[in-house]
Amino acid sequence: MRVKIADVARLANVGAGTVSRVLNGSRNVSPETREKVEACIRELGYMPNLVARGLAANRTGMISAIIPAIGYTQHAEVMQGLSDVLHENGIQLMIGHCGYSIEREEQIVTDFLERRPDAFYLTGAWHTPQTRRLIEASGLPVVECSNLTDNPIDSVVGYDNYEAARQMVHLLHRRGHRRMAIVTNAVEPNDRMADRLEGYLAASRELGLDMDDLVFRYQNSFLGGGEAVGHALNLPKPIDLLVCSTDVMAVGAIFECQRRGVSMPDQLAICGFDDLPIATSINPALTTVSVDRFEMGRQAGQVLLQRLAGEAAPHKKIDVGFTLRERQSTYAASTGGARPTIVPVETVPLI
Amino acid sequence: MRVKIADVARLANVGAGTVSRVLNGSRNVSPETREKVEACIRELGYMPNLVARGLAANRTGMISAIIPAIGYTQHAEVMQGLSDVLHENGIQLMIGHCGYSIEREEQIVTDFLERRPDAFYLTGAWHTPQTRRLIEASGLPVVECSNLTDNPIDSVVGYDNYEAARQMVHLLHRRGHRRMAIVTNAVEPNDRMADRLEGYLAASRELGLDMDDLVFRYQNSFLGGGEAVGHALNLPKPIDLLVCSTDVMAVGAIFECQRRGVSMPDQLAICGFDDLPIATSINPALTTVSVDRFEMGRQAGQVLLQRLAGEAAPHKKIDVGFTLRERQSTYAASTGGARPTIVPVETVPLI
DNA sequence: TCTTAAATTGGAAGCGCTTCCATATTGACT
DNA sequence: AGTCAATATGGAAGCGCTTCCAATTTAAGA
Repeated sequence: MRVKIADVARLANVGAGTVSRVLNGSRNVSPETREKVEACIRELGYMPNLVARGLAANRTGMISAIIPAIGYTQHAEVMQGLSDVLHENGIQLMIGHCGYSIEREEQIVTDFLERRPDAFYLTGAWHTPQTRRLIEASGLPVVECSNLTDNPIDSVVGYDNYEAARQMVHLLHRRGHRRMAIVTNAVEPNDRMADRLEGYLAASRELGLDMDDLVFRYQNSFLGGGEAVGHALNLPKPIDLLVCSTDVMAVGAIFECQRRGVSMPDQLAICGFDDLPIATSINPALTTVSVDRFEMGRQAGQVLLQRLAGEAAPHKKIDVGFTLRERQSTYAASTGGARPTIVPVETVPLI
Repeated sequence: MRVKIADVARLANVGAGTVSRVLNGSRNVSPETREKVEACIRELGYMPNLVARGLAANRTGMISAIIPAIGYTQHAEVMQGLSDVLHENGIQLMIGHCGYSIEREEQIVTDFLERRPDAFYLTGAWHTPQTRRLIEASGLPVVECSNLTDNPIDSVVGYDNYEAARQMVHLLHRRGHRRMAIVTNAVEPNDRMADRLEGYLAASRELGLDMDDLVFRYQNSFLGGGEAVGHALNLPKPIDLLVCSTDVMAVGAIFECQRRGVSMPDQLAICGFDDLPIATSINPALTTVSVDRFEMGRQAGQVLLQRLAGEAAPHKKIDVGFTLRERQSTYAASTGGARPTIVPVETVPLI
């Protein structure tokens, strides 16, 4: 807190600039000088002041990230991957949570800009016009973690939610499921959920299933999933598959079926989206869409690091792909429904 | 990014100091001047540079927080509460994750100190000597979120894990459970888990239950909880209650019992610790210890804000208390075990 | 009306660093 | 030896802000 570059410089009998060069690993320092300076740094227990560095160098070594909520597994995992990559490069994360509100996101962007981050990480590709304006005006590198939108601010990392939902419906249709409904979120709309719904509806149309009126909207929570089951069981014409837009709702649905003595997948099959850790533990294990979210975070980090290093590949788009995980909560191929085993299915590969 | 205080000052025809005083709400500015300056700020779209302010004022408006992992619900909830309180006061959080390693924690503290935070939030009260030395030398306010240790660095916010475990055992003993075992974590030891075990063993001794050899160690995960059930069912002398040190393990245990057709709570009762959202949804609903973690975060934030405001009540200790939640995974009073209903139980009140 | 204290204000001096420029030194070729 | 480029180095000039001090203005008493 007290010893500064000037003190080190004085002790080492060199100029402040030289100490700075040693600290920043500049090539233009003789080995002897470097060693001498490093010894003095150790002797004095010098600790750089990154605030001062940030001001002088116009580079803070901080990256702003905005996610819906800190406690949501999906986003937390991405943050962990992102943070790991950045940490290795001496960069810290500044995390804000906007609770799925793009107005709140705008506020956070405004606040964060005052702290002069070197880059931005945003969740989703839906923002207020002002958010987009602010960020574009700042000229900072940005990565949006989302669908692979065609109109990104800068770069996007993500996977195709639409296609994942679409493929899931096709797969389960091949497995014998015929009449299905989807549960999507009633509040906090966002682009990823919207795309999942679109993909589902597209598949439904392709298969001629006529399920347009079977879109349930409940809160994205265990409770919401449970309520959807209640609704589903009261339908005049029963369904045999409930497609949940998130694993959280799917888990809630499974619990509700257990409570009501509904057998899965025979009486009602259930699938989810996200492949949370619980999806493999629950009974029956949950058929769902799996994405490597740590990897998403790491990729996002890599993109930002490249951007910061000046490699300006405009509009980079990174597809981390997804995998359909077929488990016991839906019929699997060739088992007639009893204790189905996992069957390998097609995957959208990395581009 | 470009307009600075000097520009505002020039336009408003005042000194830079005056603009600064307006920005920081100093009392010594005439209303007319203030208004004029504010108009110019708006006109130019001036946005303060908090990096420069941090350097000049020796106050960054950032607080460092270190938690085991971003994605663990317990800690994420605390962060959310903390972040909310700080945000209202224009303070940002700098979050690092140490993965339960105090060596890694030390590294993060070292890194964070270079960014000159105004305060620290630490998880737990177990740190390396060097961590403690560094933080004490920095003279910054600290709050540890943990047990209510008697030897805090500065302030502590938390609840009594020992007492919670102890009371849980006493309660379940009154409900008729006699032979029990505890599952605790095999890796990543930490003070809170240790205290829970201690409390459990203390109660066991008080009740003369002789359960010292029934301490299982498994990974703190769904899988670990499941394995513990496997172990428990193979005991020569069967147990009737499995006390899990975390809800995650308890949920894993419940799933495993479902898979094995073990009826709960009749054949095996299960209780947990943390009261995660899933505890109320799962079948049977999980008896557990509940703590308001958002509130813990908010309290931690309040303490830090007070400290920053200069109110130096040394060694503040804040007990947020806990509540035993009795649910269907254990016998409840007066029901003989069948579909027990929730019974109000004693709570350790806020101090 | 004259003092004196309080309220305002301008402006300079940093905060601790990076970076540019000028200078000094070295070494490789002629 | 002499030349020129490459390599090292010191040091000053900021980066954009806060804050202190001195100066000025205003208000309040006497």
